[in-house]
Amino acid sequence: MLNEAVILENSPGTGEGPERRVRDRGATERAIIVAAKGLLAEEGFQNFGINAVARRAGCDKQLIYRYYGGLDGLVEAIGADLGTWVKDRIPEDAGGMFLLTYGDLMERLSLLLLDALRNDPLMRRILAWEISENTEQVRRLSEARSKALALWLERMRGSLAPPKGVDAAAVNAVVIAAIQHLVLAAAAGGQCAGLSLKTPKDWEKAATALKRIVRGIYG
Amino acid sequence: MLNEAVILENSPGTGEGPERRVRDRGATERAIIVAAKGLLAEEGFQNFGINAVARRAGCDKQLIYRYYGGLDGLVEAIGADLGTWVKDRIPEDAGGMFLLTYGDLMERLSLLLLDALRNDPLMRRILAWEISENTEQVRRLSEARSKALALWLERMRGSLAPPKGVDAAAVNAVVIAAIQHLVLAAAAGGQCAGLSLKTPKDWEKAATALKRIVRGIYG
DNA sequence: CCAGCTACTCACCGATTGGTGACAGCGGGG
DNA sequence: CCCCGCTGTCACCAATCGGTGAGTAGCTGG
Repeated sequence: MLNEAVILENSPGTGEGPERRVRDRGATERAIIVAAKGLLAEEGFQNFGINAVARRAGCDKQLIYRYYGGLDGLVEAIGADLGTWVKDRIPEDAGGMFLLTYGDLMERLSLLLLDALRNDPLMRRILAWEISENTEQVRRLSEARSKALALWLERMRGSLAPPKGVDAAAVNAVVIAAIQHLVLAAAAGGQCAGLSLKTPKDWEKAATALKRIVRGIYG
Repeated sequence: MLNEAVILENSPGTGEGPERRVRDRGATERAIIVAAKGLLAEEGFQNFGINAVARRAGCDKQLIYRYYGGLDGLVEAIGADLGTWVKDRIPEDAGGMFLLTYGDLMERLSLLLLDALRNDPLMRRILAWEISENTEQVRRLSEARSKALALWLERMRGSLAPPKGVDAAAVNAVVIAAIQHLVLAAAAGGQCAGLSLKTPKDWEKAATALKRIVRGIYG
């Protein structure tokens, strides 16, 4: 899947001559995006640059300048791609659940978000990037990510209203902050504040604590 | 304070000749550490390197190799310095507080940690570094930081025991995760999950939400 | 068949990086 | 006294970075 876009000319049999890329701009553009996302997800933003992306995409960096106007444009294109995140992450049975109370909803949402982030290295890297830098590049990505997240939350929330007397926006932000940091810390070092986060059993404990917290607020 | 360690020879009057650094290894070593910490706190880990530190310290990078054995050793020295963090952060009145319950304690601790991190750019950068990379360098720093944090928590906790029936370690890890992420997100982009975190009023809301969460668990 | 457009590659630029070896100047102990 | 060691400086290295201009290879319409 990674190299699917790196299509080589069918060299006749032995394939002696230097293999060539087909002349297909669309495929090359896709290859670049795939390479950039993969690079960001696997290596992080530390070594994310024009040269590295071009190397991974198997093309010349000049094409990145031509097709995307440089790294900034490429990042923006990745951000646009992030819009599809929502569709992939909404469970099928979302509409058929028994979400009687706002507490039910937030508990379920919290656990879903936890798992979604745990299984999405690209999102994690973007999240870590957001926290570490404040350049224009990352700001664009950040916006796209938070918009995707907000849309996801809204879709999941449906018509359930938060209880009165609680600043749900603030509380939910704190809960989301906790989830994001847990996932990031786990991915980086396998623990957070002394709590090991490696085995499924560890995550079970974290999830239970998270549930308790949500239930402590919303009942 | 920044350049206090950059001491120049008292050039006679007009000071024509090229000013020279005094030959004081201790002072130079201190200047390097100060420069490294300042650089990390102000610029982040992105541009943290031998050349940058040497430039800021106003000395040759060769000295960093000589005195600390390179960046790794320097980072380790910074980690060792982090041990002093605890002493600076324990409020005078810690012993005289009325901490009747574990809930009182955790509420107070949470808010103290929130403020402490908000006012400590170096700690924030290290935290962000931990989350973004997993090199040997950052692992050493991370260990020192988490050790300092654990010691701080222990000192503050005193002899109060957590209530039965709650996995306090997990819950507290989640709460700490939330605090750390809130502070990091605020420092980077001024918001977290749609919640603005710029004005004192914003932080008031966040703190209130945090208190509610802690109280929801520990009563 | 050739002109022209497009997709693509290559070679080069200056700047910066981490890292090393050689050298200069001061100061104290023989 | 001179010499040696310590402190600090400088010059240089290969590698990599982002970025650009020029040139090549293949398809297509006249």
